[in-house]
Amino acid sequence: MNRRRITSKELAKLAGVSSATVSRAFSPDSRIGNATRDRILAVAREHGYQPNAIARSLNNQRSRLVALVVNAIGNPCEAEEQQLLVHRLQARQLLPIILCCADHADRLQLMRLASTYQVDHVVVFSDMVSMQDAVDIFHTTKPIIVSFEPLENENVSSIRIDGSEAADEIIDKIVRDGKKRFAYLAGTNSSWIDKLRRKWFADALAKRSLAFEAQAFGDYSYDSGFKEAVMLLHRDKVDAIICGNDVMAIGARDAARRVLGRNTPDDIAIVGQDGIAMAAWDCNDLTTLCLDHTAFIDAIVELIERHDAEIEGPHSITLTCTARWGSTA
Amino acid sequence: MNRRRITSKELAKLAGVSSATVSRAFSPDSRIGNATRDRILAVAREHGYQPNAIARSLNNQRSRLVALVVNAIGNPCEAEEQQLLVHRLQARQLLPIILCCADHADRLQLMRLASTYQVDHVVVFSDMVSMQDAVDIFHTTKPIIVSFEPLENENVSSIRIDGSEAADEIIDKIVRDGKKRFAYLAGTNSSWIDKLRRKWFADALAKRSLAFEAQAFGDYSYDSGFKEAVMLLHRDKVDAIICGNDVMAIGARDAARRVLGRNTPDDIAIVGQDGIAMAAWDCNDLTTLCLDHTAFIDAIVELIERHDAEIEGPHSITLTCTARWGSTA
DNA sequence: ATCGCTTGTGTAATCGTGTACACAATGCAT
DNA sequence: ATGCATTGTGTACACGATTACACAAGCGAT
Repeated sequence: MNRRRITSKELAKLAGVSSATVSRAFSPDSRIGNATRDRILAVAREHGYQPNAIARSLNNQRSRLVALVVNAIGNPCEAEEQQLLVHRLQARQLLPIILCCADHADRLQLMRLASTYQVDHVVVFSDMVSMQDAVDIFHTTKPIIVSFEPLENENVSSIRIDGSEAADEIIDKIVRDGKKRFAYLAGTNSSWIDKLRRKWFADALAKRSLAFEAQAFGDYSYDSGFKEAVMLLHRDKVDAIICGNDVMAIGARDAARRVLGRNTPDDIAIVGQDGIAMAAWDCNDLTTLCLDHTAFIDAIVELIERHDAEIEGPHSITLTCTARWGSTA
Repeated sequence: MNRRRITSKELAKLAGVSSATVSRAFSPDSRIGNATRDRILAVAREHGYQPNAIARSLNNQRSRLVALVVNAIGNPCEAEEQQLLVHRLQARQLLPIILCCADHADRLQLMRLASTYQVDHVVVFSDMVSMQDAVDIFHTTKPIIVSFEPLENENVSSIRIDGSEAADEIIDKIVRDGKKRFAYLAGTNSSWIDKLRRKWFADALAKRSLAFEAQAFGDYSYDSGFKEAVMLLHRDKVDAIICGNDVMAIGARDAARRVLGRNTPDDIAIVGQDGIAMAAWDCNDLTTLCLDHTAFIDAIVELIERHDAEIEGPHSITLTCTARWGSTA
């Protein structure tokens, strides 16, 4: 195994040209004779030469690296979007670096590490990172932040997500079905995204002179949804549970059915949020507040393009959620 | 927003030293006076200076980047492991670059792109990439390949996974339960991993003078599991389906119950593979062939360490699967 | 006082590209 | 034949760090 790669200077010697000409052979729009280019590319192929992207980045001041700050990779509520985004980035020859960390101090440290790699773009999916931290750490790269309220900061672009209308539709149906006692099963209580999602539903209830009778905190996992739902149903006697994401909703549905023998939608209404693929599976068939993943990623890619084009000013794109009707509410 | 970062030379001027001394202030084991170091670090913090990792990589010949070649991000059968690995890498200050591509030609192109970034390590999770392609493209970096058979190549390290014993246990139980007609529901038919997994079960059947009566090909998705299972049950009248992964098994279970009104484990046995968290949820409770994710990732990290320590020679680590018993078989 | 060792710092080369600039060769219009 | 624009190539420097080497200062032992 060759431990060392061949360099442009070495290749130049082999092809009988200067290293500058080798570089030109690999730049599409540069003044170079066709014969020379072909010869260089042939020799390059023969010796397995590829320009060193690290050296190029240093020279260019463009790394073509993109930092993606996410809460988790495994969690399906983000995974589908991550997958889409990664594909779109790669189609643009951008390489994604995943930053994903359980502990908050570690997360900031990790972001600092990534920032030393001169990433061209930063996309913050994680609601555990404050806008100010993102701006401070990546102070030369305007971060793109996924948020649920408009961000008032020149140095940030944002995707704002609004689900208030869809939440209203869902509450409307559940109330018409005769449900009276609502509970909210939140994700981590440090998540401000969850607070806003809760607000959409709370506002819809208030319009009908209702309010959440109970509240519980899970951690976006199936197990926490299961466990907290048992409490809500048993102790608080609720008949409708709005969950912070789809996975907890599935856990809650299982708990209702298994532990208390209560079925959706007759005995109890259960609502998820995210609209992940699994929610539509026959065994789940969840009613859920969902976002169009494609539109979401399109918006992120558009902001990346604006940054590349160096269009100035703050940018914010708003997306609205829709209701997906299943048999759980 | 400051578009430009401060450089070590500029910081040197500010602190009244040379750029070499600035560099030393950031290298733990270098000869530098304590007072000088403290002063430099203070000035650095004040001006938000961090050494440029791209420049450092160029000099060091070490990028601290790791390429992860995966089939998909969203797919839970890989996601849990990816998550674990990303955490472990980041604890070592290594940054993961995710390479994930639907189309095969694109995938190879993407791997070539990543290789120009001088990645320190390559981990190939995807069974869509041949060993030879990985070796050719990353010819200066010995790839770590997750495989299901021993790889006979000096230039490759591998994790070999063996589930033959666990498959035998599972088949034993199903046969004792009186099931007679077995089908195998494979993932993509171009996947050689799937061929080996199938072989574990086929061998176990052969030991009992049985064989697969039918075979179908899905694509590892819920929908394909659902659709193919309908065919297998209806046309081929099988009473046991071994699936290529857990997600398809869930789809198959739903199909059996919903379309043909047949329940596990009495009417039909269904077995998954992977042992993802979701398989253990109450609504699924799958019998599945599973791998210890932690041991798996430990093995990968160990191979990375060996590469870093420049221990020569081919390395292969073998892991064995275990059966997880649920109510579907 | 001299030697030798240690410590701290600066100078300069290096890593592998990209590109501004210079210059020779060519073609074309005058 | 002269002038000018165009084309193709080489030279040299920049990108931002690390590090081998040199050297001065300090210190203890002889």
